Amino acid sequence: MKSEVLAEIIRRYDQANFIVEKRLHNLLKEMMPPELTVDQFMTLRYIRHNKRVTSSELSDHFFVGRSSITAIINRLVDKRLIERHPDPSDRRVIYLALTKEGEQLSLQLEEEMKEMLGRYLRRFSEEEAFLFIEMYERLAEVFMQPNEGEEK
Amino acid sequence: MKSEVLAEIIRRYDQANFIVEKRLHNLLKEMMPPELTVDQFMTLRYIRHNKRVTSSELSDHFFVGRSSITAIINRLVDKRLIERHPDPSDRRVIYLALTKEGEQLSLQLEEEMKEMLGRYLRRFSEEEAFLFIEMYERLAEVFMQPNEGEEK
DNA sequence: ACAAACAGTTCAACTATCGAACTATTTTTT
DNA sequence: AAAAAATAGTTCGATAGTTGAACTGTTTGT
Repeated sequence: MKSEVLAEIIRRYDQANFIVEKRLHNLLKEMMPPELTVDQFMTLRYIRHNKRVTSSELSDHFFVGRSSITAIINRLVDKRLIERHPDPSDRRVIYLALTKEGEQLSLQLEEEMKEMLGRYLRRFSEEEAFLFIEMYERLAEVFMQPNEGEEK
Repeated sequence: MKSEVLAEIIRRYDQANFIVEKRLHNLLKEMMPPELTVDQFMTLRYIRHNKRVTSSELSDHFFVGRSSITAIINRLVDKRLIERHPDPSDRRVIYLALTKEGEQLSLQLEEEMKEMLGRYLRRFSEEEAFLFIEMYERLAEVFMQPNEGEEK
């Protein structure tokens, strides 16, 4: 790929990405009830979909340090949306689980999020959408690979 | 589009988006010199590309309140990367401009960012890349349009 | 002229983040 | 089996970013 072409792609990608990223976060923020932030919702959501979740797992998934996770967890525990369950067989690990309220809130917000995204995404045709998603998934894969000095 | 299809698209979109968003931010963060955050870099970058920038303009562009912008600007002024230039013809407005150091730092980081993104994006073919970008731009457009039952 | 609108700042409160130091447990090594 | 290293998680102090309300000063509109 020629360097000028690459430069154009980067510029346009970057512009579109900025808009989508910012706008999506804002749409999500507007959707949140006053007591919940987007990050907190994302945490609830992850726990809901992945049983026997630990702090370290969250730390890996969200690419942040463990002390950040402790802080988020503390806020969610204070709001009685999640609980800590120590593992009896390895007393270093603490499993995180949604409370009934957390489960319900997360479920409800996820539904709303789906509806909201749906209202936007349905402006694409099915074929377009799948094509786009497949490429986006490839991009995500590429970004997850370690970045050595590869060329070509 | 059928509702189940929509649900699948949303799930996959959301998953890919999460990875790309987080990972990109982290890659960018690693690229920053110790005295600069990603948000600060983005601000420098915007000012570099848009002459006669004001706080309100930044506020609109980044979708954040004006007091957040004041805080960011203050930090950048403290670091001598930007300067405030009051408009003599309307003394309410203050134009923001890069200092020589700010200009140089921003330029250099933008080059590095391009290289970094390039190393990832060049794993796509030219045709794929353009197709993807075009769809991504459409998505950005769609997200910028007011949703039904929304203001402005 | 005077009220309304506008540009920007200040302030207090909060969330998120980091990194280093710390506690408490395994697990590994010697 | 005792000592050392690794692991899971927390605490603490610092900083960035954000919000919203109150505020200053300036311009505009009626």
